[in-house]
Amino acid sequence: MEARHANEPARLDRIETITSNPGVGERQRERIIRAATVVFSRKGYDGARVEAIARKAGMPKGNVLYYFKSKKALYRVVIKQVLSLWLEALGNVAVDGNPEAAIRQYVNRKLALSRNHPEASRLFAMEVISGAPIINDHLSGELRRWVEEKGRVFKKWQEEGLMAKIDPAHAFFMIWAVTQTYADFEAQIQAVTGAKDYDQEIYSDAAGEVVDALVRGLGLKRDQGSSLQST
Amino acid sequence: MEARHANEPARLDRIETITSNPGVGERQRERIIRAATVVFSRKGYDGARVEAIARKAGMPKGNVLYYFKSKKALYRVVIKQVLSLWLEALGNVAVDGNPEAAIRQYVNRKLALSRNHPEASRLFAMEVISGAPIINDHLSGELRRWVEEKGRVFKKWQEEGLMAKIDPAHAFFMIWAVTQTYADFEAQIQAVTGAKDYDQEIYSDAAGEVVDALVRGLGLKRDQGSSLQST
DNA sequence: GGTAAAGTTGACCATTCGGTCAATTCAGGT
DNA sequence: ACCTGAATTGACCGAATGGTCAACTTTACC
Repeated sequence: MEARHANEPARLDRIETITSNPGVGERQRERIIRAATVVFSRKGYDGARVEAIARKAGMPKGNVLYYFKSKKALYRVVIKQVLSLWLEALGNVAVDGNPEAAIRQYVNRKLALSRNHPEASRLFAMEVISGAPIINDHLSGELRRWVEEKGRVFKKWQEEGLMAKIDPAHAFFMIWAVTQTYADFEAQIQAVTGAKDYDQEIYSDAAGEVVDALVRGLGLKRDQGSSLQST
Repeated sequence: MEARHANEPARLDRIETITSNPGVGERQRERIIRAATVVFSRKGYDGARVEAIARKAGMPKGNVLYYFKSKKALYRVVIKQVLSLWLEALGNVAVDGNPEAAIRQYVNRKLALSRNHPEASRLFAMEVISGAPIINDHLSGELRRWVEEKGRVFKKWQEEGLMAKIDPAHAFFMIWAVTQTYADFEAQIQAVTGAKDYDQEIYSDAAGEVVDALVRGLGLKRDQGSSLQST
């Protein structure tokens, strides 16, 4: 009657101290978050029903609201998790290597993210299309600074003639748009191509030709001065 | 008491015969559709409230349901209108001219569509992200055939060395992704760039550099044999 | 200006929603 | 075996939702 609605799972400290076993509560929490990600990504916040999330998680509605004190609290947790996925991928653009390899790596990583976490991508898209009511601060804060920082690298590349003269921010918008379209617009791409195994057919094509097209479009060239970089 | 809930406005035939005045009913219908497009595009079908649509249209809820017999019926009308916008822009890709000019024109037209009808773009995106429950048939029918047809032209260009060897369908996915991102992800782009006048600043940048980057990425070249084409 | 249909409105209804709660079961520690 | 708190569950509540309706006002035509 005490740990109810806590943000941390009950008795997590003790459990984590003694054993790495996830514990009943923590496992349930994760099931709920996974189910909620799917439902929120398809219906948006207002359209999602707590009942639907509970059903997908295989438990009664009351149980969902035992672990999360409200629908909104659950949404915040879910979207925070999605955001950290985004940032993870953003993390290292290897700015020290040659531009072409660096961006190629970044695009491939972003594409892999869409492939492995399509619901996360769709949820993010839903949020932004809805006007980003929850994550606006994050976008105009952390993300903006990140783009400015990486943008300076782009500028340098451009001055050295290693990259086409294009506003760095827009270069990112292009990359994000193209890579995320394979997750967000899956239904459309599936319908148009008639692919039998979406994951297999579509992403292998995209990883090849589309990444090339992006690199070409951004006019990226190899820096003859350097060799390879880590990660 | 007879014309209620008809799909056509009451007495439209007579009105249109005698005068070109839109008529009270028809004008109201359009106001509702415009308001509904905005609300649906932000909240999705399930998340949208009839009450919210009515408020935005400046009339009581009862009046909305006087013109459209249900929320679903209204949604179908709205999305049908959005679809015809899409198809209009798709309409003429000038296949007879030189590839570079043809695609440049198409991309610019698509970009203008995002600029002039961002809510329509977002509504379309919402539908697709939600799994395209309503427009799936259309995507796997009409749109698929359109892509196949234009794809043959791309193939020919590629054989003539006028376009990079890239699956034509994916070329379209790239173009759509990049052009629509400026409408769909407006909140993100606004936050990251901090643009004061989104429409002005963003689209003029995008129209220049990004269209160039797309054309370059698709490896499009001028066909030295032909000159200009219509529309 | 009379009339009949089109259009408007707020009250109303049944259902569904997010959220609460008391009762019960389960798991671990002693 | 017993106890304690975590976890589970379905019943329940008030608010909100999509949709209906009857009364009323406006409009167009004779």
